[in-house]
Amino acid sequence: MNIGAAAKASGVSAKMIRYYEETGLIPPAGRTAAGYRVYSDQDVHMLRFIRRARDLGFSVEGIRELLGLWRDQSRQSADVKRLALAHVADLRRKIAELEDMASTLEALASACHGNDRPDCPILSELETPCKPTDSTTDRSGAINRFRRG
Amino acid sequence: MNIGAAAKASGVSAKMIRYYEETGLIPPAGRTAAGYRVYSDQDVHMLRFIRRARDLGFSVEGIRELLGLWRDQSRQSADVKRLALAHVADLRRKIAELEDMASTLEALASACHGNDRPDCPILSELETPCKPTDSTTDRSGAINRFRRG
DNA sequence: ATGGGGCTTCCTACGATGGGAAGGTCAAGG
DNA sequence: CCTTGACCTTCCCATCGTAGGAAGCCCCAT
Repeated sequence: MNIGAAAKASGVSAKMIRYYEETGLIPPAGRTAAGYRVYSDQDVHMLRFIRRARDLGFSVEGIRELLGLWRDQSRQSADVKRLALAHVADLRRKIAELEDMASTLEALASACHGNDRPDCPILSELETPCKPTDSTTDRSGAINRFRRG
Repeated sequence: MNIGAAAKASGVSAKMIRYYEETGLIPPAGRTAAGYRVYSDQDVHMLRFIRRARDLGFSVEGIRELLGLWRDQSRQSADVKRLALAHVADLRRKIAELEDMASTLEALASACHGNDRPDCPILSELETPCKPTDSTTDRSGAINRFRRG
């Protein structure tokens, strides 16, 4: 199988297959006399594994570890689980971060009239020096025109 | 104020201030005779605006638009609100994506014994194709090795 | 006047991906 | 046989926001 066929079969682009090879994520493919890379069904299997892990948000480094365990017949499933749960924690951290942004911005937007006048609490908040963050406890008082929704 | 002081006062690194200037997000700073950039309190104000918008996850392009409205005294708050809500929608899309990953992976992890045995449903799932992928419309032929087992 | 810290520009890198150019190869059809 | 077009190869560049570093100039205090 040439790289194009392997790409189609695995869902990993030819570009990325070469990149993975170059960075050592996958072993160098065999070559034809003309220098074409050749792939077996096994290789495509591995590429699909990689593709699937990418879809789950694993970094290439994370996949490197997963592949190591995958190939290791004497692995312990606890190691796989640990890796997976660490990644879940990463994802949840990121989600919380984005959710903070979204809810803050949403609250600001809901306080904005959204009409033809220029005054806008969103811009007002953006130009205030300190972060109002979660101001259920009214500590500083000075810059506190912000309310959570 | 030199760039270092402006950086400290605004929370934007000197590196990034130069970058923002280079890419036209902010106007070129004035210079001393020796070529040092000089910043006013107004400039720091603007930099803090940028910093705050970055904290809310706006891209530099998004900030460019926000800055345009900020500077435009005849802006309409509706435009600001539209921009903000579009960004909220982006954030929520990303959140949903990450949440999908996290919950999928979490379900797999909960099915994993996490012991010293090698068998692991996480790896098993990763090595199976994401979905039956439309095996009804068999276009490419030949390579149809999906769903083993 | 010397030393240390700040400033300048320019180059590099990251992570994962895509785009494209220049040139070699293969298979099919005239 | 030769052309054509699809495929392959390598190499370079771009993204986006941020950071690190080198070489060299500037400013202030000692």
